[in-house]
Amino acid sequence: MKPTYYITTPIYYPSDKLHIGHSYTTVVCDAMARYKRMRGFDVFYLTGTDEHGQKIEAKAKESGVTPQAYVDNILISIKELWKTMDISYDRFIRTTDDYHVASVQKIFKTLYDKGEIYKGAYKGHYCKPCESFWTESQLNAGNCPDCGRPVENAEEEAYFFKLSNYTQRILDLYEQNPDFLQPQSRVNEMVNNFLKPGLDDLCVSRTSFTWGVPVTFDPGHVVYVWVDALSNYITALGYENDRHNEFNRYWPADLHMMAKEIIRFHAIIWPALLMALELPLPKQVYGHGWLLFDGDKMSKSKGNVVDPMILCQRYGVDAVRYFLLREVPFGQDGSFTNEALIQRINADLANDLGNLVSRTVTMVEKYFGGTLPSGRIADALDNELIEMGAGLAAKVETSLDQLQTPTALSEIFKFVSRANKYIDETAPWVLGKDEAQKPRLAAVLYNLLESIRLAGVLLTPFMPQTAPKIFEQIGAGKDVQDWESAGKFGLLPANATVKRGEVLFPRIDLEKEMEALGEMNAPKKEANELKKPEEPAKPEGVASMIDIADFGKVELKVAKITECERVSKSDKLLKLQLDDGQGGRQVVSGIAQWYTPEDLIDKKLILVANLKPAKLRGVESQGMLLAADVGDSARVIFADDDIPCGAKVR
RNA sequence: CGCGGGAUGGAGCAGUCCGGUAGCUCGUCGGGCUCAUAACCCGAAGGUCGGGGGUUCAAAUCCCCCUCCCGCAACCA
Repeated sequence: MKPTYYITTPIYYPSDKLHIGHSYTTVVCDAMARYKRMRGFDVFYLTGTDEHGQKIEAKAKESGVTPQAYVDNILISIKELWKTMDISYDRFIRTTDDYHVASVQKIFKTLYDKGEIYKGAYKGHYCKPCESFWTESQLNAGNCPDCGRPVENAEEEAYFFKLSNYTQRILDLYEQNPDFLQPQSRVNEMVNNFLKPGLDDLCVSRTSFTWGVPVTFDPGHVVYVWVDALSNYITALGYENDRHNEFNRYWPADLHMMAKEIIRFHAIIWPALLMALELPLPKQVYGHGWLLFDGDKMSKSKGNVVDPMILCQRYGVDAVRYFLLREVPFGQDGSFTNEALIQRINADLANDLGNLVSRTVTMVEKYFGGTLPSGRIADALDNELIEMGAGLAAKVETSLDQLQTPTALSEIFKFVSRANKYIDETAPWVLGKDEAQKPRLAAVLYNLLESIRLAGVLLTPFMPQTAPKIFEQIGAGKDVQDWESAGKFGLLPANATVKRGEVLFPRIDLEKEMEALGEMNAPKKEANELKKPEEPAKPEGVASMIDIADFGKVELKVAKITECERVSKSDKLLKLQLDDGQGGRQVVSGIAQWYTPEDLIDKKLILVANLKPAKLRGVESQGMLLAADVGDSARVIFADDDIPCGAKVR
């Protein structure tokens, strides 16, 4: 019987379309799944969506649809993305799937019956109009952070999981099983931040919203989303349900892969839940780094979200997959920029790999009409290439067994480079001029075709669409495409016939492409200055040039500070009441470190009057005041006292 | 002292655990080649390894102090 390999991505939260970070996790898992399948494992690759929770409920309400309709809609784009990116998952679970819901209900009940979950009281502050519970630290001056009205102390019935009982067992788990949580640095984080202080019991039910899995034995309660979500890893296999039947075959999971921000749930809560259920624990939880965009975490609010669908359409799926698997040092943060992506595509895929295939196939056609003769003469020049090729598979395996896709790819491309160099060393175009050298030429070209075949086989898990194209061009049949066949140099049949095909990876003109991208994104970017405008000579120290129309969008007015107070529990914010000549408004500004209310009262300043209102620390801010950065501090720009309030500044 | 990550030629990184010629990719410059996607191959320039102190025959690497950057911690609009 084949050994099994069960690998999972997190289930994603479909509150919005997915970004390149989600693609990253999913592509890494996909490459591993494909690799393991090629190695002969019985692989089960699971992904899905985590569809419950307050945020989805709220989002749906905003859009005026039911939560189910809302997630159904997002689901379409997610499945489309995975289809485009050639993600070979074996199952896609949605936490709204009926079998999952039923399983979670059983799990919750089981834990309750075992005494692992108990009914207690959740103490907090309640705001009646908002129907919301708040913790001490969330309050704003003792008031509701949402509406500002007073809150009352309240207790609410809730269910708790006895997580506190598991502190020592989790510590032991890390100790006895150093591979359980990787990379190692995450272990320290968990131990220092959560385990050493001791775990608290975890509140695992909610009554403040309804979009979740109902607790069967207590109407009004829904199961905490993380308990719901984490369970997917076993319900998808058929745990506590009849829909599926693979639990015994695949559990425990070999690898739960995820980005670093959610390892706490996977490395502490999840094993504790499994311990409580008396189930085996997953073999490994891996928290990979983030794809940073210009050094920042991707997030909707920063406007730096990269749409993987667009990248795939522009550059091809395999190019994007290659970039993700190659460029990001696994386990650490990596950065995404369009330049880096394009340069990677050009340097590795177009110049090295694509061009190698192209020049080799061309020569076989040109000198031998597409099929090499069997008479070949070897030379000492060939040894290095052949040796390297023969040892390549083992190196790739070593890297991949440690999940190091960048290292694996780098090994393969070192070999591709070596093959390019081999062409220079052997100078086939010289051999081609001399009829007597034909057998030698045939040997050279055979070695090249064989090298390409090896690279193609080993690249299959990473670039599932490109590999077949390569095989077709070099005439490699099915029997020399499997992983096994990459372990030996010289398996390509002597009479293989090449067939020149389309260019595998067209070279991209970096400059033109960046321009095109700039235009494409221009409308979106004006608000969040995603792209720094290039060239046009700009004065030193000025961020970028705008035209007068851009400036005209900003409405500046003189306003007088009538009241001013600190925002409670904030050491940086001041709340200002301003007379803007139109009835006044409230602005919150982060200048409390440098100004006291007394400094400011009755002074006049310049207000950005048409800034979108926002809440800072729960306090509404209807604009922004101008201040200058002076070293580390900020100095407000005051206006002369004789300028009337509401005067326009331009 | 909140937690964590980081600082190495123009850019991005490896090397740091287990001290001993500072390496890779891209870019730049020069050369070669013409089979190929203006691709390929060779060579060169370019680094006081964030700063200071210490240990040592010897420090990017070990010890101490400091500076700066970036996440996170529901506080700079």
